[in-house]
Amino acid sequence: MPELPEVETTMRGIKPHLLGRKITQVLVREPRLRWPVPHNLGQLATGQQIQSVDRRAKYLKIHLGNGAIMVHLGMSGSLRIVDPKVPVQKHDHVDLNLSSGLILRYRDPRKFGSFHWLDGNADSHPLLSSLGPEPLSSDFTGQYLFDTSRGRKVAIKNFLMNSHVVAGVGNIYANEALFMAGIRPTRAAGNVSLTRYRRLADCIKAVLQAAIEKGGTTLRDFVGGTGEAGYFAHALNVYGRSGYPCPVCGRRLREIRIGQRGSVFCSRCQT
DNA sequence: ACGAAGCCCTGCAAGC
DNA sequence: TGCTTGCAGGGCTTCG
Repeated sequence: MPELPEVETTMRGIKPHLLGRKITQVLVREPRLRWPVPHNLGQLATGQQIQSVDRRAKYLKIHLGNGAIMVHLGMSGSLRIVDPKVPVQKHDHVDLNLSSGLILRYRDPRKFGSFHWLDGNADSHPLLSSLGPEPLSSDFTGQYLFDTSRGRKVAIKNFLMNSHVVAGVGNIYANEALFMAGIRPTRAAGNVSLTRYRRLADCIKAVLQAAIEKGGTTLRDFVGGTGEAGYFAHALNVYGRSGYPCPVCGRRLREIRIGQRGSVFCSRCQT
């Protein structure tokens, strides 16, 4: 499940293969993703040179001369640079052929991902315009979380996973950051002190940054190979570890459902 | 404005 | 062994 670190790592991995190349052909085998792939994507993108590649939340943006292609990986999507000799497999929904002769290939078994076309003013797109700050940016602070959360009764874990509050913090890293900060995921967002929010903001940044650094090694092979993304499972303290001992105090980690998402925490360390 | 539930989809695991 | 069922999950959309 690509979380922000995987998207960032994907972006860094494919970027050198994209910059300065032209898109020579767009092949959409399956347009029925989370939203339909724009029918005129090929018409818009073919012949255009790639100017830059960046990320906003978990959206990857490929900027062309006349607009940008925006991709979301959903929870099972991947983008890989492949040689044309690599056979197309099931769930390979979109190919962007590049002037280098290589292909940027999108695969997504569960089709939760999406392709969008952004015209000139990219950030005015409705999916981008209402996003909260990037968690790794200086705009994202404990003070910001404190101010934004006043009067909110929602569980802090859901609060963190709300993209209007902060962009791109998914289930895994919400669990991990709350554990690291010692905050129980069910606690009302409006009932967390500024001191604890400062610590939480630091923990979110730390856990994302660490995963990006690990992702740099786990996901290094973007050309050929299997391209399988590691889930950084070895680095996780609580996610997927329900029933196992807390790495800090040894008590059995508990799992509950918050907002239909699995939430794992230590009932001793997290208050 | 806020919060909770619904929905899209497939692979995998568990149950019969 | 082979089927059926349930579940997971990002995050936008809809409903209350």
